[in-house]
Amino acid sequence: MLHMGHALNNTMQDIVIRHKRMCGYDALWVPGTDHAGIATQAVVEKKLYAEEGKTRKEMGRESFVQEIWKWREHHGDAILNQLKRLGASCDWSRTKFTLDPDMAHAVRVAFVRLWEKEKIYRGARLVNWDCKLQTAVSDDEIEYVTQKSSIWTLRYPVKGSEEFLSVATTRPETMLGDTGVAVHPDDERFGHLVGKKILLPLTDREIPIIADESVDPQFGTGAVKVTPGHDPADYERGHRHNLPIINILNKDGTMNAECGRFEGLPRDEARKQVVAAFEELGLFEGEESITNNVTISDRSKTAIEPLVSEQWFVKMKELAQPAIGAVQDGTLKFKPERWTKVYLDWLENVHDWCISRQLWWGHRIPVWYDEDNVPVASVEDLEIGAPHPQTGKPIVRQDEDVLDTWGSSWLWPFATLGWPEQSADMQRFYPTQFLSTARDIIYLWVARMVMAGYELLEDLPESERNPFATCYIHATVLDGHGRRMSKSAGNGIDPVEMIEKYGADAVRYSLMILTREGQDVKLAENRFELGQRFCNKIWNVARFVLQNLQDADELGHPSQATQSVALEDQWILSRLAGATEAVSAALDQYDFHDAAQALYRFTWDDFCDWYVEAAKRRLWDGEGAAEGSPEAVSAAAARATLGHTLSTLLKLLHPFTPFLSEALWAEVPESLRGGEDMLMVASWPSIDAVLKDSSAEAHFAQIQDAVRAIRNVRSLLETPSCDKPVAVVVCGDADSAANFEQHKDLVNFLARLDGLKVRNDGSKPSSHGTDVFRGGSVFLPFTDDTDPAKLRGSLEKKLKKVEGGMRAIDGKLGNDKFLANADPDVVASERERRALLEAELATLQANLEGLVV
RNA sequence: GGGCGUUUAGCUCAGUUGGCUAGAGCACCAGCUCGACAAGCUGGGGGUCACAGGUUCGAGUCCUGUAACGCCCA
Repeated sequence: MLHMGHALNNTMQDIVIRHKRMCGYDALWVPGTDHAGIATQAVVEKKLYAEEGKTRKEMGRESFVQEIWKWREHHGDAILNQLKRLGASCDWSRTKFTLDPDMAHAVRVAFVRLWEKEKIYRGARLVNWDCKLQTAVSDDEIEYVTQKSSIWTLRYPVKGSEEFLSVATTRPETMLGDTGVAVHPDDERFGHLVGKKILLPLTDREIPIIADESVDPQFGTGAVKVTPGHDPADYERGHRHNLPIINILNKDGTMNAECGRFEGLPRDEARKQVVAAFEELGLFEGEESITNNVTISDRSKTAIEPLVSEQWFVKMKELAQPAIGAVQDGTLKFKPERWTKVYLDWLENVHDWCISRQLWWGHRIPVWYDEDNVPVASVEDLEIGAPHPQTGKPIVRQDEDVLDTWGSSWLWPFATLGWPEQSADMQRFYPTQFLSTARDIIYLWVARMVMAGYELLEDLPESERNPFATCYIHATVLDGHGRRMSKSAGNGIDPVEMIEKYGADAVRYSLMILTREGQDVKLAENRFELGQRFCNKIWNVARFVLQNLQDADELGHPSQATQSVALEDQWILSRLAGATEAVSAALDQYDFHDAAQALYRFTWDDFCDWYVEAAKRRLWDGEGAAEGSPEAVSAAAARATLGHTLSTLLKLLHPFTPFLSEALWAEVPESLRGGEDMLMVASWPSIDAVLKDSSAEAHFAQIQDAVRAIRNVRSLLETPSCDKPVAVVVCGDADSAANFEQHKDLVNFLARLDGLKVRNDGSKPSSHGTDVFRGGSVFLPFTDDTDPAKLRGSLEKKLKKVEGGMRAIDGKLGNDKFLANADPDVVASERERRALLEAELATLQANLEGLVV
């Protein structure tokens, strides 16, 4: 089932794919699922037992596997359907499953090649045993949990003396498998005992006392029992000292026949009884509470027992080398970069990979044995009775185990493209550009895919074997309180439910703007309102624009819009060019949050709040105007600009909000779409530097400033919204005065004025409310409701702020060291700022004085 | 034990190489049935940037240390 992490991950991938597709790239996204061996088998096994009371052993391998296939037919594609609802634009015709026949072929070829290069071996090693699922699992499928536990101290009698050697252990029952006791070679307390023997209680064994550097003399009693069959550190110690290995556990975790009277007991019970037996013998020294880490299985969440068993392993050290090289030479980049270290640390300390699982659901290991147990790996099935290719003796059986699921997923980047054949798809699409995934899969999947690429694609030059150029490690989605979302805690948010409630685009957009480059995100359900509001805003503004574009023939080509003389047109086109640039740059660098942010600001602030509002004036004025009249021409320019801006905006939005933008695109007049009927495959907007106009931006910004100031004064004066007063704008310089003189109508419209008087001579009207902006101040007449005290308060507050700013700047400019050391540009800009603030300050003071009516 | 991340407004978060009076959304206060949108519009209040040192003319930003929370590895 899809969870929020998937929704986040797949939204990013889809944004990349949609963006690149629009940019004209051959964008391929292969969807698919893996067979999740352990999890799936466990689910079906449980279900069959619950519903029909059948165990898999009763059913037999073949019919049990058939049952899993049946289950998969019902559930297997659920996640893909959910991805479709999210809007994922995969190539669905290529959907792959890791057990598909072509994948199975690739898995066998890979296995046989590794076998032939002797990079796969079989042997009895200490592995992590999941007693519940009764299979080995790899080192990467276990986790540690801290828990309260005890440490028991047991006394072992030394043979041929009255002495005892005390050992401390957290797992007393494992003493039944002890084959030695170790002390540190420099530990004077025990030096005389090294070489002697222990009479191991509860058994009839004599075990040696050995000296080993790995023992920590500070820990416990300074002497440790050595159980090579059930502890990784002891396994190493046993190996160094040639101690025998005794396995004391059955596959289900109960004690086996080696344990004498404890045989058949579960581990917990055996623990209690062993301790009790020591007490009876007077060999029990004490129990102490401690907290320690226990190893549990990722899958079953039950305690892992290390035990020795025959398994298949991949030699990892050599495979790791090129994967390390890939990040060192920059062929592979992580984003955020810090994950590089995590990846490298794992590869540099990698252990051999246990790839066999004692399951039935998965790729059965392609190894057959003859009657002497001589194995052979083969891509094609070997028939029972057929001669062994090497020995010539009859084949008697195939290996019973299946491969770790990652043993097929690690081939994903090329097996899905037809490998091992030299396919056209391999030529066309490999190596790929982008992989996005969760951080906990860096070892399990990412590193292994890289290793597989380098190891198996020998027909490619080395520089083309790395499977993806960028590995994006996405954020972890937490709940509103910062806890991990999990099924067991019941705090997860179902993406499909959110899609139904808020819409897929809103979910996508919210996730993108809330998540900044892999930074964990706290996600309460109502956070999706952000995206919902944004989508709603887009819908509404598009409706407004499209209504005004009814007469499509009349629309000028976008290029004509650039000829417009209206300031607001020049301004919005310049802003649009800036937004296009920002969004394109952000997407090229996979900075999804930045792109989403730029879109939000442009759409809402620039386009909706200012441009559309400003354009209304000319649209209304143009209504019913004679053809060719200045009003009609101006209205046409406004329409052309609205149309061009909207259509470009829809393109920019498309990767984020594909459903909404596509639906609106269908309503855009033909002349604007330029023959591009589907937005999904339309061209990405080019960055039009010609449209950038810093002068228009500066002039419009000043008008925005003044309009805001007027609105503020209106509010302070409590001017009713239906009133249209005449305002006075007093400018500090000629350029500003010219700006307002030229765009009076615009200011009047935006600020709801009946007229604007522009003054440039410093004179100020009395009985007026006032506010300053960059370059001057605005004045509005008092109303009946005006409270001069409120006005004064507002001005004083602003004055304080400006004074504070002045002080800060004067501090800098009065400091010789600042003048000497700071960048000259910085000094210059500080001087400039000071001049502005000074003017503002003077204006404020004068206005305050003038307030005394 | 080692590594990494986070700590900025009541909440959730932005804040490029140190340099405009530290920003946004939500929430809050006041006003608005103004011909796209009340899921809206307009205006406003609100922050000793976790803490302590240091470097610097200048630190939210760099360095050292501390604390809290979280993740990963052993």
